[in-house]
Amino acid sequence: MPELPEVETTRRGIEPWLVGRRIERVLVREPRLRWRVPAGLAGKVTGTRVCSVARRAKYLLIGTDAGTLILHLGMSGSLRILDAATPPLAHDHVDLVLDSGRCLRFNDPRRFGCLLFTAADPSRHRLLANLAVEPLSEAFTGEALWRRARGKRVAVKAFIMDSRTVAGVGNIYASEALFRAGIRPGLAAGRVSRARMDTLVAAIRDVLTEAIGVGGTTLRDYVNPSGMPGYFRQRLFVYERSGKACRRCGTAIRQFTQGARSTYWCPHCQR
DNA sequence: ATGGGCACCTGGCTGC
DNA sequence: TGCAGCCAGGTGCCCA
Repeated sequence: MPELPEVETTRRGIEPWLVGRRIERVLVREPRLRWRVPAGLAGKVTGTRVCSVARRAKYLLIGTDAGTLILHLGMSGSLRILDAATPPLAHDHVDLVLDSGRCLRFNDPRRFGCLLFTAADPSRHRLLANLAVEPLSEAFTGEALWRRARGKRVAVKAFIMDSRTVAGVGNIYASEALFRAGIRPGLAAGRVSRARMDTLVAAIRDVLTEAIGVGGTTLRDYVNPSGMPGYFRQRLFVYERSGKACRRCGTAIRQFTQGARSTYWCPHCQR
């Protein structure tokens, strides 16, 4: 489900509804997410005011007077802004009830998401401390990527999906960026030339930026906080297009499995 | 250190 | 129609 563009779209959607509001109540209907929602979390943030809504990789960081809520949408999570009285549906696990009468509602059928709290600097939290650079930051460069790839035999697709390489590139956008860069996904990372790493960095940045611009990709169930889908699916060149004609050259798109994830690519456009 | 594979969980789709 | 099997946007962790 949500990759970086969908998380960023979610962040932008919830931010104006949250910042400056007081959290009146935290309603945990189902604490069994990827990690159990801490029993003390509600007590720590109830009565505090939200001062920021940030994103690091695919984590959303809701900053309050008392500390930071760390929220991940996993594979199937989504956040909605609703009237606090709206009856919950299946998999509506947590509500943050605001003093505006609205609530932030976290729905996650597969429960791969999480909701944690830290009173300390969130960048030091164990889930965030080892994340590499943001792909949309200046620090993400072809030079740095190339240097890190030296001697690595791991496939370049797995390499760019590794959060120690660059943070927040998921399965859809890894395939799409490699298509745009003309790089075969199974190529060993260490064999990608210095110049092609520049192309790859630009492709990752472009594909993420474009996807954010149209609200992300909805494949099945992703919706933004207003309940609307993202429209990047129409712009996918390879993802879930196995057997279809490449939109650039007409060759049939191929699919193979890499580390239990489907990879899509064009054997003519990508070398 | 590196690379590969699994687990966590539900739901939707396919094919028999 | 029923049901088993497979697949899905993430990622931390374990193992060789």
